Amino acid sequence: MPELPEVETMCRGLAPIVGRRIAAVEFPRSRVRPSPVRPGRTALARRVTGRHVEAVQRRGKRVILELSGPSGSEALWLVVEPRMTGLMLLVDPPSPEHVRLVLTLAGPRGHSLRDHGPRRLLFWDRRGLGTIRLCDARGLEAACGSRVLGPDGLQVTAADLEARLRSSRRAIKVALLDQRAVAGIGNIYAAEILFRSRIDPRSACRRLRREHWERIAAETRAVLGEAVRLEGSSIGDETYRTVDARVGRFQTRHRVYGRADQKCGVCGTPIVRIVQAQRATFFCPRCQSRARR
DNA sequence: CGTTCAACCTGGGCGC
DNA sequence: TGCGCCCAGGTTGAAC
Repeated sequence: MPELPEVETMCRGLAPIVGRRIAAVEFPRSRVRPSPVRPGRTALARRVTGRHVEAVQRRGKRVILELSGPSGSEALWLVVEPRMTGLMLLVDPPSPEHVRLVLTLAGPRGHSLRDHGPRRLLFWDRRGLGTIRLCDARGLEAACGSRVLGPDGLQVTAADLEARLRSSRRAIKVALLDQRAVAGIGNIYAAEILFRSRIDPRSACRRLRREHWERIAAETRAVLGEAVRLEGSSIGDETYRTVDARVGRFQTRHRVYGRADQKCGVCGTPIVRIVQAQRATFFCPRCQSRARR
């Protein structure tokens, strides 16, 4: 579920945990993935317990907690990939049985009196496809480095896209989901970006011209930026929420995603749903034209 | 290089 | 009611 805007909203919401100490770690029914730091859950909990949250960052669709070590030891990073249904929560979860990670938080260094910060951080994931990795500096590079993730969607340029996709035979919609090409776009935003760019999602990348790449890059930044300002897209119950369990508001701005058979807001033609690379694609067959170069 | 498929999981919705 | 099927915001690896 969460794409860049949702993950960015999570990260911003986690600002209050920066500086806090991790007093306890539990991994009920979670998937801990192999990484250069490869402890089991027990050892992982032991390595994380007692560290302080130094920073919260986002790379693509990943949440990264930077954990400072005891003096003299190196930093570690907890990398969380929410995948389809994962949520970071500072409040009670929708259901207790789907909580995958519990970080019990204590006050900032040296302060325990009058502690009003968040008492715990939860990773809740109904489907359980999300992943948690503990990484050292090398592992962080392997998990989130430039070999894995392309330029961030909020800053991507036409030159970035053109350099990576110009000669690709893939359909542009499929290519926009490739995190090595551009990091952070998922199924909702790919559809919305291409609608606003007026480009048919089936267009082969190699058929696109400079003007197309300019439009796609500009709309990528605009759509993702607007979605961040509206705190992401919440569709349905027990779906994406902010860390306080509030709903996002960008779903009201969706022009094509999830709107099969409804009239296009621009031309009135029914929105079409097709399948590309095993994923639904929504577009307006009239407003979005096929690039043929 | 690219596409397709299965797999990883849970749960809501729909037709019968 | 119940069953089977399809669907879902993501990613990976194998097969072709």
